[in-house]
Amino acid sequence: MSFDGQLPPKVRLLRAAAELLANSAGAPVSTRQITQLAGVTAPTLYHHFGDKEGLFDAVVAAGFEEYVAGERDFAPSGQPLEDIRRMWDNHVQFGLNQPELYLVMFGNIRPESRPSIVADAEALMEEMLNKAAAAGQLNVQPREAARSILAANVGVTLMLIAEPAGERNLELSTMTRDAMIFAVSSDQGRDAGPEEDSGKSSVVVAAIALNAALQASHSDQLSSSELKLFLEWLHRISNSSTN
Amino acid sequence: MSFDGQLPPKVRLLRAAAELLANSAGAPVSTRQITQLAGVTAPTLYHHFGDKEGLFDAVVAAGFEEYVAGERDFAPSGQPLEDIRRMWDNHVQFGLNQPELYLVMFGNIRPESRPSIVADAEALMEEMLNKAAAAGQLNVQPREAARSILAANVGVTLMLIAEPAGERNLELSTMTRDAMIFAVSSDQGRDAGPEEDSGKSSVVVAAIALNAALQASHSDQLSSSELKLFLEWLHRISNSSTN
DNA sequence: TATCACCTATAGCAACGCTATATGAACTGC
DNA sequence: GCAGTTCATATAGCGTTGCTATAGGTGATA
Repeated sequence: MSFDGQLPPKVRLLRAAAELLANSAGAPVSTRQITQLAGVTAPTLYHHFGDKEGLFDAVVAAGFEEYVAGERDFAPSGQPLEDIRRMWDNHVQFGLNQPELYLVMFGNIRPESRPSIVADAEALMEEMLNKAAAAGQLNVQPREAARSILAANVGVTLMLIAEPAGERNLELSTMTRDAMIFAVSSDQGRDAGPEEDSGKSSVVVAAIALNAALQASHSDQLSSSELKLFLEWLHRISNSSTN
Repeated sequence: MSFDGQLPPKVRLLRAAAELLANSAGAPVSTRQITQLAGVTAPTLYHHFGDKEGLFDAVVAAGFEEYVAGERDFAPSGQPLEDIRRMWDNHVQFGLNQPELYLVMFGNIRPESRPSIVADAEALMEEMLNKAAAAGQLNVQPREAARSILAANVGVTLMLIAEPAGERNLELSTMTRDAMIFAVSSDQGRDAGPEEDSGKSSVVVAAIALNAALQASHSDQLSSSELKLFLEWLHRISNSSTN
């Protein structure tokens, strides 16, 4: 269970720290735990990494390398926006696979501590967005789009990490992802028509709107008998004058 | 500089911890610092809060109260989506004003530590989105929209906190904010992307609106058993295009 | 006055991050 | 082969941390 193998102490320290950090569930990891698992004594740690934070920075840097490798791993599909989706999904998956590392990387960033990781991650996404921009698929600057998408990506990942592993609903991710990509892409048609605002209650307005929409759509979510009764109730609500 | 006033020790401890945490710049805050500033000794802290984390939890809880108060402070404008924008901006401003507190609240959430803060914040936004849904301005379920918007809101705020205070570009916030709101609102064009079929049909939008309106109005046009079945069908229609 | 619950202080433990100092191993120049 | 130098690791211990066993002080009630 320990790294007493033939690897150099520096590597053993890195692996021991990474393993303990990954299984710590947020509890602090002591240098004594790390050095014991690595099979070395305290001064070795300080010789190679300066101090505890230096070691943890090295762990984070290694984790980020892995992150970057994952983001570059897939072949371009020829559809830049589709590649952005895969980058997003890779990002979320990385966070869910290594939550503790991810929390250190993106959940605890202060202006004085690690701005480079964010900048590098932004550059990674901007690079991909440049292709979309070149294809005329972007309606904002790639840099701004990258920052915006990455921010949403981080927020979603943190929210999913915060949820118990059992009830994580990845639809939050896909929904937010598509919302962000849709918002920055240029192939959207905006026709914001004025809403009719009568004096009737919102229930009645909504019921009328649903009624009209249902009649025209031939939805097959309800059986014909269900639909008949549903429409009757809808009619009752639509014609009510209360509220 | 110290809280040696007439306030009870419990309050003095809370204020001392909050102040030290706010100015710590991420460095750990020791119980000795806190008790010294509060003018008490160690056992007093442990008598009132159990342990250090208990005290910090209390500080976070107080901070969250302040957050909620800020989110409720403004009068409804009558335009729900505009109110969502103000909630978003309040959230960002809260994070930038108290970055250390914010990082503890939203940057470090683990499944075992503080899920309730996220749930409460989601409920706060969902409440506001229900009004938008009732007005027919939403094309997704309010709960899903709230989770998605809040996730992006948190991500943006963390990114801004990570930047040096001088070069914080709030355009990242407004851009992401409007992108998210635009994506969940119904007054948009069609065609969400290469793989998605065109946006939600008007049936779904109307059904979501009616659902939200019914929940808020206590209409008595249907009996309770009728209403139950009606809502079930409505739910089926509302979710018909979500895979 | 006596009692009792509550609150706070004295003093100190084990564990923490870290280091002054010393020892060993590996490579130089001769 | 042997001194000199450098790098890497170990011994032992410093000051500080979170926390607590124990006891003392306080005000309300009887």
